[in-house]
Amino acid sequence: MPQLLGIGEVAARSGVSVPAVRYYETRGLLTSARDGGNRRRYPRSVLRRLAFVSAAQRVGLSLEEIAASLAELPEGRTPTRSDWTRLSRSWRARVDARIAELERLREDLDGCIGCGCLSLRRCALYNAGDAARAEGSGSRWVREARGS
Amino acid sequence: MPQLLGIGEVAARSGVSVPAVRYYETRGLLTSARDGGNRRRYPRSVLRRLAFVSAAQRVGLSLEEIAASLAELPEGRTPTRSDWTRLSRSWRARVDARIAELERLREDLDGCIGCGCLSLRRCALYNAGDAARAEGSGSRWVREARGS
DNA sequence: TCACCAGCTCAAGGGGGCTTGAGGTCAAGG
DNA sequence: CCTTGACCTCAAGCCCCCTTGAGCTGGTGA
Repeated sequence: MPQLLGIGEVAARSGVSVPAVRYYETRGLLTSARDGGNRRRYPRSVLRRLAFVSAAQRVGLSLEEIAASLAELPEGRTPTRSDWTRLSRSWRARVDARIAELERLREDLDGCIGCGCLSLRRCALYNAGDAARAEGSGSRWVREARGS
Repeated sequence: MPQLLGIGEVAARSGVSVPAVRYYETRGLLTSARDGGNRRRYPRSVLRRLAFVSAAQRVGLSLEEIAASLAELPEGRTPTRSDWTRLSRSWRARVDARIAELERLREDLDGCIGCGCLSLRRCALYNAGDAARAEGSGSRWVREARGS
């Protein structure tokens, strides 16, 4: 007996609002069974899915990307250890990438402090943003940022 | 002779669109002088401001927060080294915080891989999101995330 | 029996961050 | 002189991510 949850309880426990939970369903992040009175019933694993969604948003992923990621989990059965392991690992890579990006940014910022930003030609932060000049150079994180 | 830039050149060099530059002005992130024909004229330092804006957005700050941050820079004169140093340092703290947050997340994720997420009671990611249970416990990054 | 409250659906609204479009103004070049 | 192109000012529209509201249903307890 899997002990199904109502949407209210799901919302309370996940910290996601009731309408948001329904919205996620329309966006394909979640599915639900219905009881006799047409009310949504969720297995406890939905809490894990929602925790995953919230965390992924925090990392900057769109709901669509998150949905794609979650689509790798089986809807029909309870995810196994290896299901989650695969997902967690792939996601960890994204977290790592994001951290690396921020660290690069931090380095630029340090360089910026160092140069005092008085010399335009030497300022990493400035040059990173100067598309007309940085074309073909090494520092182009701003453009990459806009593309992703 | 500061060699002023037109909005088109500013846009091309900063990688920010022309309307976006104007929009930033309405949001108080930028100011501009006008020439005889009422066209905006920018000092070169606007490129630094825009690079800063793009970078700050990347870190997840809203335009309002960025505006508040930039408000500490002098509008009238060219920012001095210490102006930028102060700003960069305060911002670096935010970057550090964001990195720390992601690292915490990564640890949770590692724990999640370790436990295989089969035991709900032991899963860090799950418990972090379970508001009803985590109340008063140590792991509440999800709620903090939503509040900020 | 009846009130209540949790849910349901569908439609509209709202904030953030721009983009797009309409219509008008210079300044320069052929 | 007339076109072209860079700018200008609104105003409206868009995408994302939800929130809010209206109107209806169904199980539950006094």
